[in-house]
Amino acid sequence: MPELPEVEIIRRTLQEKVSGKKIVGVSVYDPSVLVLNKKRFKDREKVEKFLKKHLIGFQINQILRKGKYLFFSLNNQFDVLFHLKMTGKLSIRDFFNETTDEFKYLRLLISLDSFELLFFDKRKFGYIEVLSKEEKEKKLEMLGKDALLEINSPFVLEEILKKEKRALKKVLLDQTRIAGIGNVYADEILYKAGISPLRPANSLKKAEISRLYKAMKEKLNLGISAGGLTLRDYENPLGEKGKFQEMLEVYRRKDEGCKKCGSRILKTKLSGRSTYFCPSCQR
DNA sequence: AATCGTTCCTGATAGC
DNA sequence: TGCTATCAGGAACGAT
Repeated sequence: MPELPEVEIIRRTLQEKVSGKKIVGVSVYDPSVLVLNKKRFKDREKVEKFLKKHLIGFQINQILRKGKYLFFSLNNQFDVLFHLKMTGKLSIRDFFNETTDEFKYLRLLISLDSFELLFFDKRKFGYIEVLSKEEKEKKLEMLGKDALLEINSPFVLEEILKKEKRALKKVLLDQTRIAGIGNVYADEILYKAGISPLRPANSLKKAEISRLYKAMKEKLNLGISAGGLTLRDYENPLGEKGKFQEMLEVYRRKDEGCKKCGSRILKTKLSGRSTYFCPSCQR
């Protein structure tokens, strides 16, 4: 379940390894990997033909991240958008062996002039899109401010929260308001800030917004410096797992003692998502 | 118009 | 031990 820190690590790794490289081949293992006009595909050859036409012979210029979206801009007028959703994984390899277990989940193979870029996905929620500049701009506008890059002061955060009477955690998870935070980081951030996930977003006092801002930056940056969160599947494109899971303070700690006050951590559901919090520290 | 629940998918796990 | 039911969650979409 890559969230902002994991996607950022993937971006940095790929920026270093694949920018400037030329695409020399595309193999489609699962046609539903491609989304075009909001539709997924069934015909493998059709998808392969489409991707070859738009990708082969072009160079990857740079890789941009906004929220959990990755945009690979090519030296034609197109961008290739990747969304990894729950179990998507981008991997680079000098060579690969299709007989190993993980190749059950290979969805797409992009051959570059010096190595391979592979897209695996167990649960097939992830997808790619080929976007014109206009479509790319539309996507970027649809997303809220990036939690790490664009929310760069408590005032920016305040502007977003004061318009929302919904529960704070819902707003943190709403990608059209704040882009990049997922379920795990949301709980960790709220715990660190000492604010209840259920508080109406517009009820926060200035001091609380300031704590929330600080907690958001700290947890996201900690996630990045720890190499990301590997609860199960996440690995960076070099196959390395993260260590942030060892630093979790509330997520998946139901019934354990709060690290600050000793109260029992509660687990509840908030719009269908598991939510962990300390009822005494988070008000 | 804003908000909510459902859906996609499949491996892991809980419970009998 | 082995089976079945439930859970996990990002975000698009339809329903309210």
